[in-house]
Amino acid sequence: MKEDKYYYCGGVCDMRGMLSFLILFILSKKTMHGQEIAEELSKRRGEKPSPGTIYPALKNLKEAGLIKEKKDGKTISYSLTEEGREVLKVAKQRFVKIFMGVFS
Amino acid sequence: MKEDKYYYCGGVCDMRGMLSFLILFILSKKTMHGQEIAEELSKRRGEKPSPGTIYPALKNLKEAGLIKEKKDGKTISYSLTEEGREVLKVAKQRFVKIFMGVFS
DNA sequence: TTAAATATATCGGTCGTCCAATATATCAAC
DNA sequence: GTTGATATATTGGACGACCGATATATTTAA
Repeated sequence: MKEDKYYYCGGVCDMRGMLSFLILFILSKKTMHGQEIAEELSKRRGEKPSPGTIYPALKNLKEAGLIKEKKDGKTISYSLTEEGREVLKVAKQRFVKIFMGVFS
Repeated sequence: MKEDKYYYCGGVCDMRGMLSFLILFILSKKTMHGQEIAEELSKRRGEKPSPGTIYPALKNLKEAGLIKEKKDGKTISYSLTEEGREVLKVAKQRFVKIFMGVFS
């Protein structure tokens, strides 16, 4: 886990980490595997992210201890850890504050 | 102006450009100079962005034709161009779609 | 049992975001 | 007019986000 608990969406003062934040949010609704996440991102953004986008992000989140894997054949199911849930909670509050007024 | 009109918040499929998007949004509410923008960002994010963050972003937005400057002594007032307003409109729609459900 | 499709994964390169440090220009105060 | 505060600006280094290409493993189809 990275030092800063509030790293995602973003750091203390950071616009970086929005993809990780979004993935965390998506996974909080439902356990998914990589391709399902890519599909959900595709619906939201209008274009499917390439493997080179999605898998490194999942790797980082896993190494940060925010998501966990469950392998089943060729697919790997991702879900939030307890820490991931806590981090997401704080990150959402940050997100709303930062983008206040944009979704009006 | 960059090729892709929908570049900010972000590109067609991009989480990069969130800072530029936020600056665009802030400037759409009120003409401000650099330090005022930094102050507003500070309120939202909890920490004041450094000059190395804010000024390159403003430079990019200007070069993209989305904001214009008006120099007055040591301060420079920034405001949206007509194109900036159009781009922001589309970007906001994109933003809401991408982050649907986060601000619930 | 090959072949094709699906899921996961890495690499190289580009760009946006970020800070700390540094630099320059303007303005106010005395 | 020097001093100090304020506003603008650049540089260097780090890292997240992104694609296209490529690679590997597993499953399904033929």
